[in-house]
Amino acid sequence: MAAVRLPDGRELLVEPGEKARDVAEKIGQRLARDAVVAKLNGKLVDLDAPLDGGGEFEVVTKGSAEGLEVLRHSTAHAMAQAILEMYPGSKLTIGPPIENGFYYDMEVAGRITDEDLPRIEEKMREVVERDLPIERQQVTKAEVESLYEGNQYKQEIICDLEEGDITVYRQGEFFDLCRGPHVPSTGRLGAFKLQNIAGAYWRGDERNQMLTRIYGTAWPTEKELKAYLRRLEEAKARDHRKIGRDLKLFTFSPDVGAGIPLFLPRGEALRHLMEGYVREVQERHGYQHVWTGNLANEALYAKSGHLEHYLDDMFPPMVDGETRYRLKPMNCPSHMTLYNTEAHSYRDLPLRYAEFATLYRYEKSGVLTGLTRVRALTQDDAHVFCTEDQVQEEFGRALEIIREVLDTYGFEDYKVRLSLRDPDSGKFVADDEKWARAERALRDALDAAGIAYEPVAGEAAFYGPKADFMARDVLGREWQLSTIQVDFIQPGRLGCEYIGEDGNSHTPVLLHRAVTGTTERFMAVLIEQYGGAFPLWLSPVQAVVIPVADRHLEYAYKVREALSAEGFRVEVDDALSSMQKKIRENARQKIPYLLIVGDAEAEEGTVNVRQRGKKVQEAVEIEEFAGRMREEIASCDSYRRR
RNA sequence: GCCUGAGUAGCUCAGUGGUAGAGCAGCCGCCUUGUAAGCGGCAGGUCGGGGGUUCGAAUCCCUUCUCAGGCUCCA
Repeated sequence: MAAVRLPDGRELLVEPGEKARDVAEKIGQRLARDAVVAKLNGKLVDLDAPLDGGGEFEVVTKGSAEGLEVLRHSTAHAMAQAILEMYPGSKLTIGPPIENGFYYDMEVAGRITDEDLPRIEEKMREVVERDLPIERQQVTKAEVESLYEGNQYKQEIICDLEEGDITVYRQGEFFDLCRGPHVPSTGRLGAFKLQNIAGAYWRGDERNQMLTRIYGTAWPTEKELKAYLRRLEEAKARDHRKIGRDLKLFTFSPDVGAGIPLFLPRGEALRHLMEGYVREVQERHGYQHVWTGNLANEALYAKSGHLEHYLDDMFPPMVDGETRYRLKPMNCPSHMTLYNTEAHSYRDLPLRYAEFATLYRYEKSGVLTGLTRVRALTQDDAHVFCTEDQVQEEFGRALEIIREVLDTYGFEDYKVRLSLRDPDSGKFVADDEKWARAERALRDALDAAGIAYEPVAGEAAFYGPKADFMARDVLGREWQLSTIQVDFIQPGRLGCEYIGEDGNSHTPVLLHRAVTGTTERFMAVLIEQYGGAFPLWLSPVQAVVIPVADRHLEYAYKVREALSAEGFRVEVDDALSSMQKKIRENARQKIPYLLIVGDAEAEEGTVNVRQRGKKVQEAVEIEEFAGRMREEIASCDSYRRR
């Protein structure tokens, strides 16, 4: 007789024909009730699965990560069943669990709009009430092909499957080609809510048929569902588009153009502070700043390869007689042109050119979002010309800069993606040997720095692989911020050379890197991270002086002058409203310090300090307050800490 | 670009074929205030733009612009 070993080391004998469910019941009634699936020898199986072979056994409940995934997957099936019943003739494609929920892509017979979602949910609840047993069935390729006659999507999936390993899950009339596992019956689903409808191309390829995708979320209990929905609501309050408007940082206007952010004074101040900080760090690390304008001759991009590989992302040309100009989509060709204005010796290398340049990229209209995806973007870009031997050191230097800056901003939640080429795509310059060298250089440098990364094919730049630092926005979307790229291709194309120790001419390797990525996107992520409450050194307005009554205005201006003279950004709220209202308004603007001044303060030469988020009042002499601010700034700016 | 929605005053939003509304912001007065909205008045709109249906359109239809969410987390 076989035996299973439980996580606590206990062993249980398994009678022939006994199922996972039976063992769960032997372990405990309550566990059996909470079980959704089981794990046998590390593999998830249905509760109906026989345990004849025995092995490592574990019961998986809804509460666990794996159990939740199963729950969500099964909820997707219930939704598919509901939709098939309501829209007969619809064709199923795929419906996986995802973070926090699930989706299902299908070709719907008819049209589903947002208003239909509650009705579909209703039907799903019906499916749950029927408590249909969910059964796994092993089928042959021929059988499943005939089940899906007329469904070209499933046929395509079936094509790639191995005979002998094909299963179909059934619940009542409904069936779906599926690897499983699933909860034992539709009555075992938890709380769910359908969220939104979206179009999705079959297999994500825009040349394919557009399918209807419905997103939903699912949780073990109603309480957890509610909590999740509340978290979503709270995230919306931190959305940089909302805060950007409320704090008067930036705006957009169709009169100017989609994807072109317009910065108001406070937003510009923020940009300036962000860029100034990176500039300081870069200069300390031996980078030199250059400026190469906004337009360039198209011929330059023909040489660099952009015209061939990056055309779709460039704005159409401006034609001036024989010359065609392009808005600059990248700085590299311009920086290489700068490099070429002089002859270089190996002694000059590495040469590091940095530029805060606004670039223009023709993003497809549908992908523009707030400041995270724009058409006018300011990169904190730099290009390091070096010898192949210097790549690792320069990579390490770039990494150090990036880590220092992310650390200053208190960023911890990011991951590193190694963006590689997809050899089957025509997007990338073809030169296997150079790609291999570039990739090796990147991997070596990442390993040397002890950085964990995840390789992703197809995300590279057309001229080389990249290490990208990815962060998430409040809605959970991932965005690329910092990047370091190794380029063995462009310098040769643009004729960059240096004379080596051997007296011969060589082609330098080009390192492309950006610290915050783009000012716009990084600002978006910063706004969301801080919820608009920027640290003092980064606040566009650091303090607002609020007079108790009009007769204190004169003193309020004196306070401002005194603090401005010390380099602080201070304003006086001299509107015609009450002091209470000014406190409210400026608190909503997330101003770090409100300085209330009335008779007592004017007499004693003090300010009454109200710190953001706190209600304590404290009279402090102006000079002492300035000193406190200086101290606070020094403590939250890692650069000054050094 | 494509799918599904949305677009009404500076902002947040009501208004489902019959005289365009509210709150906040703005402007003008009054109040001169001690830690998150003082009081009163006034003004503000080509209902995103264009076209159509209708006696009559913010409302229905077409078109266009902009915005939001999504477009392999793979049975």
